[in-house]
Amino acid sequence: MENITEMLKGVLEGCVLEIISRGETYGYEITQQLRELGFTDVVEGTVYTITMRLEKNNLVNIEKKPSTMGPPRKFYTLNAAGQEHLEIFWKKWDFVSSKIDELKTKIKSKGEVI
Amino acid sequence: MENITEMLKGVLEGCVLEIISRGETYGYEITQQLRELGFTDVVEGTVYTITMRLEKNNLVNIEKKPSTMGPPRKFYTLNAAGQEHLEIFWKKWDFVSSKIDELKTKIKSKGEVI
DNA sequence: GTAAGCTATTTAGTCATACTATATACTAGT
DNA sequence: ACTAGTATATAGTATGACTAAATAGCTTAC
Repeated sequence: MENITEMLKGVLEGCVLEIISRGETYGYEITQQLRELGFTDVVEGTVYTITMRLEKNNLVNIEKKPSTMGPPRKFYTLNAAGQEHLEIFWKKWDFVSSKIDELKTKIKSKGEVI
Repeated sequence: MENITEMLKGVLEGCVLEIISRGETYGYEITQQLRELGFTDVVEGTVYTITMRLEKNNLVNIEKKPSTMGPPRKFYTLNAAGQEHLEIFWKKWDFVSSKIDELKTKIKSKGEVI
């Protein structure tokens, strides 16, 4: 699926939060998981800006650990604020996606034949 | 639901296209329909920028008609390109929303107990 | 030993899109 | 006159994902 960039705005951060909530992980791995999910065009730089924002907003704890596969990794875990943020994200997602699906499938009104 | 702005980026235009596809309508009425849908904070200016973009991209036909309720209305209908654009939008939406729902509900992997 | 390739973080700058806030204008009711 | 509802239009802002690249560590193959 190409050119879904704009549609990912406002949801990619939530996806990253969800991935982190499943257990300690780091930027590069998060990117790979998003790509596996189907968002194949997501690159490291994009995820980096998101994790930086999470750091800045104090939604994550950070621990730097060495890796045998390359340079040290910055591992993220959600803190309480991050957990709360994630729950709010899913509530917003449920709301927005249900409304859009409603629009998509709604019986046409005003006597329109369908 | 407050502060869903960012989540609407990339989908609001599609919603407007869908609303127009159901029959000739104009900016002010589109705004009201979006508000009725549940996107209560959408204002005329926002919809205007979208309809302007639709015009610029030649996705709509335009007809100006007088109104007894106020100034003349600019009625929009979808042309063939607009119809096609709408179909692509729904395909993208189905893809993205299914992937996000998948992430939301996916069984936790890597031996994580759920 | 060095080049290539994967791992991994970081940064600078761009673009698209929804937002705020306001101006304009027409009609109806007080 | 003035307010309120209808209706289009515009200037400027903020957000967030993008491109493109630099830097660095480790492994494998030549």
